[in-house]
Amino acid sequence: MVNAFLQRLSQAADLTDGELSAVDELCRQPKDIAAKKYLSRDGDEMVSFPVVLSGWAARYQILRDGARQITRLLLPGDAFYFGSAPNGVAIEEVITLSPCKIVNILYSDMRRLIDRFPAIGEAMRTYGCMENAILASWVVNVGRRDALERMAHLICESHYRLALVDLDQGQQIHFPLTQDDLADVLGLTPVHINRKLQQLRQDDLITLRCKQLTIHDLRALQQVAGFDPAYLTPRAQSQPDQQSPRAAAA
Amino acid sequence: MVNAFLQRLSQAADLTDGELSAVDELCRQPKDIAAKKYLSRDGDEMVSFPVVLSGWAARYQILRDGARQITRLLLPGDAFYFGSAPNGVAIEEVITLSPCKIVNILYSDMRRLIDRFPAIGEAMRTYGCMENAILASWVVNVGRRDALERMAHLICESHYRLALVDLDQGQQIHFPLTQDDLADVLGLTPVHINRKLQQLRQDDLITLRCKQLTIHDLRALQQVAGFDPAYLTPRAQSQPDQQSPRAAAA
DNA sequence: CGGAACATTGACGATAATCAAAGCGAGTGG
DNA sequence: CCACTCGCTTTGATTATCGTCAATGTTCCG
Repeated sequence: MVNAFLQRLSQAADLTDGELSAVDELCRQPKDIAAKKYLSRDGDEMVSFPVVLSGWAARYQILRDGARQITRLLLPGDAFYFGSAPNGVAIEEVITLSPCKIVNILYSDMRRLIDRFPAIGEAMRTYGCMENAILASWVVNVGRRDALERMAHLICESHYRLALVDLDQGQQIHFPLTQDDLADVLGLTPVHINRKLQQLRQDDLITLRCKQLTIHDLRALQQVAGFDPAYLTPRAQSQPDQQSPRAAAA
Repeated sequence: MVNAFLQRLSQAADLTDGELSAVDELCRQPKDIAAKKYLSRDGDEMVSFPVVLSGWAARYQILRDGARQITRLLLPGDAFYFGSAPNGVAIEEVITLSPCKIVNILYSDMRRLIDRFPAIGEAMRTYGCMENAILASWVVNVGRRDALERMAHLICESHYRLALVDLDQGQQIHFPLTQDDLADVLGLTPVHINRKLQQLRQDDLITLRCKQLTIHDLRALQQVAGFDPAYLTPRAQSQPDQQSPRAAAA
């Protein structure tokens, strides 16, 4: 599981238990703005390397006019080191979308680990690639799909990512996003989200109530979304024939 | 310059000149689809690690209906390892937008280099962070800005990135994107691009002719775009006061 | 009970897409 | 040297997706 940075990390933690300082586990309430704590820095050594253990969080940016765009969903197993603020100036903030457990590791410790175990460095690079792939797919989603397709695609992606990390919960997943959150993920307005959600419901593709999302017809949903999980699948599979249908028109 | 992966790489190449096999330098014509060559793989060892030396290229995806979305602009100094196709199945393709020089390095060689010089591994991670930051900013751009702001923002970003790597060419840069390309970067239609370009011209912000882009009033353009270069600036600057104005509304 | 956050509905408006045609410039070939 | 084509740009008219505004409903919680 490339995705499960968590796994690799906990392995590492097992190996060098006494060595990881500041592995404080936090339980945070929804809508808690965690950015200040996790992305601040006082001197290089204090840069921390947080990993989500459970719950959903998100990175976002706020524009001048107050508009918000969520740039990344942080699901269990996801790491969010200062990725988007290389100089420590946090353009992006982090917010929890459900109660979260977050492990916090000093980046200096990470670096020591990497020196000791090159495989961890490799894992970090690979994980970074997957983040890239997801971000690129979001650009495609927001740039070239209409509202219904976007929603469907996000649901497929979330479902798939959760299945990669968690035990497979079948077609029912915890989906804590409000319609406002969805709007800010997909670059739409809450009102429009509402209408398109209804459409998905009417077409009997999903049920979404009380933050529980049930996918009734995964294949149909993927069809609507034009979803191809290739960008999420861990590498080194190398099944040359199994590529899902992907049109390459001019 | 974190951005200039090129620099670090050429340093490395200097250090271990005889060691880098397959450093073939290629000159490619515009609209050349380079993906097949660079992103294919036959066994893990053949994965290559291309770096753009000069010219512009782009990564993109094609949707079912034939729509294209460009997910990344590859400017001089940019590396595009198989970042978005961890399993070798290329969802994304690469196309050159102007004549390009591209260096091609075997990933196995990179790995050897990293083992020898941990700083290179660190540089790769940092570089990956910057790619992430750019992708996130594209999500914001396409998700929450209108057409005019998007155009302005893309121009500011390109200008800034080029200034980081190349010598500062002042306010005139080579800008090889056609209006169709721009449309596929910004998630709009070519017709709309055309109209908004005219607006930028009428407002005396830019001139764009014969693939030469001149920025007449950079500050005004950044104002239109809501552009804040913080996400592009190399880290470890740590100027606590110099953060450009950034509104954090609720 | 009252309030807050979230969901839903309707009417209207605006930004951007679509369709279609014409202009322009550069390179090609007769 | 001049048609001719091809890729790119420009323009106009029309459509529609999505946004805006505003109000009402609902659920949950103190």
